[in-house]
Amino acid sequence: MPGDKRREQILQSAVDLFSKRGFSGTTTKDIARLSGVSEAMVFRHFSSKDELYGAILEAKKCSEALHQFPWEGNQALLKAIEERDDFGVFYNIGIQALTKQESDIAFMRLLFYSALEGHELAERFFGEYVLEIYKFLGGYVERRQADGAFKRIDPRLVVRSFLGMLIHHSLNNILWDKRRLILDISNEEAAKHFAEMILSGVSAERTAAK
Amino acid sequence: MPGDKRREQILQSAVDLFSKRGFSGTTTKDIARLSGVSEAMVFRHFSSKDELYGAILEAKKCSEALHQFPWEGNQALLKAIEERDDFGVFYNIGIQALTKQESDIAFMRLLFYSALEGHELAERFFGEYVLEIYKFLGGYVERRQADGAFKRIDPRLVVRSFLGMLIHHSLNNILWDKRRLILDISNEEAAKHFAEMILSGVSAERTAAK
DNA sequence: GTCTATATGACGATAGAC
DNA sequence: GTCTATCGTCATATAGAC
Repeated sequence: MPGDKRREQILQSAVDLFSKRGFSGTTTKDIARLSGVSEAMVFRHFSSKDELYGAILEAKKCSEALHQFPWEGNQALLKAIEERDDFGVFYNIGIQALTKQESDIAFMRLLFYSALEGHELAERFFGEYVLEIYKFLGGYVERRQADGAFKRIDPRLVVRSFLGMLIHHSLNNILWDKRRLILDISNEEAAKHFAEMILSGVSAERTAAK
Repeated sequence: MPGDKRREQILQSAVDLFSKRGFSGTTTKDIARLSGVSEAMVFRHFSSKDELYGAILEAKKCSEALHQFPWEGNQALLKAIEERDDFGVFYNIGIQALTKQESDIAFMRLLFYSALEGHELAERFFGEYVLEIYKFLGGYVERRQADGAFKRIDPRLVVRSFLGMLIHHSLNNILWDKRRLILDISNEEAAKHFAEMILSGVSAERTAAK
């Protein structure tokens, strides 16, 4: 097998295992076995276990996850923002977030491990992704407050509430309630509910959002 | 030092280290050093590292965290429930949760590690604690729906939204935004905001909760 | 109860043959 | 590019002296 392809394969095995068992819970032997090669091959492609972790950060998958913001290439969302369709804005961000999180559980777990273990991924995710979300969505809330459409609540608190619902819901599905014992609903239903909940909390009008 | 006290001391060191670095990221040597004893002492009190983890589950601290529900001994909350003071109910649960989570960061981290690593603590926490919260708070929501005071939304979705805000806020403070770069507010402010947000989302009246 | 010393194996990493 | 064999170190766990 050519070097590039093998390298990719080992990297993928490492992502799988690090996301399942964490960095210190994964051995280079495990990674080699899952890749179907000997341990020596792992160290031929990556000079150390740490470098292997570093390579994951640079890998296509992580870079994408870190830089593909909800609003990029999301026509429905951009349209909603332009038209000041508040429900559309929150609903589309919600759907996008829940779908993404559901489709890449390995990345989510990697992210949580890295936050606990104090690895670089968590820091980068926070600085490059989360902060941007606060800026973007918080900015939208500010604009709607200037329009007189939203109540004058700290926009950051609005964003925190909304992200809280989304992330906690995913976290539940990924970590605790994998078999959906408590609640088994579609991402669409969840996003709809969360968006409505936020809107009735921030809307200046007396009638709650429908 | 007497056996009981030493045992307690080693257990505490283990909690500290497991919560900081996870199970596989912590060595028995680390635990011994932090306890100020030799490694042999650790194995005198606990026959294996696994048993040490098991003992943590049985320890006073974890049992308390697993069985001290927000409504036990919380007069303000019980009074609010009796009086159907909706804001009081959500606000007091919020304060209680945020305060507890802030005061026992080690337990929170242990809980997250255990969820990722698939240890028993996470399962027990979910089955013995989280489910009870859903029953209790969901039950209150149902009662208020019967009163005609709350909209007919799935109570579990209401609870999920509220817990989402609370847990995500704590998680942010513990894991990502330790220096409170995005948002630095008191637990009281946060609980007040989250309670108001939920209430305006579920209230049947046309005027949002103040 | 506490230690030093040590057994046994796992883990990260390398050497060298093919 | 791939392997087997191996090295040094660290980790869990034990033996036995004090």
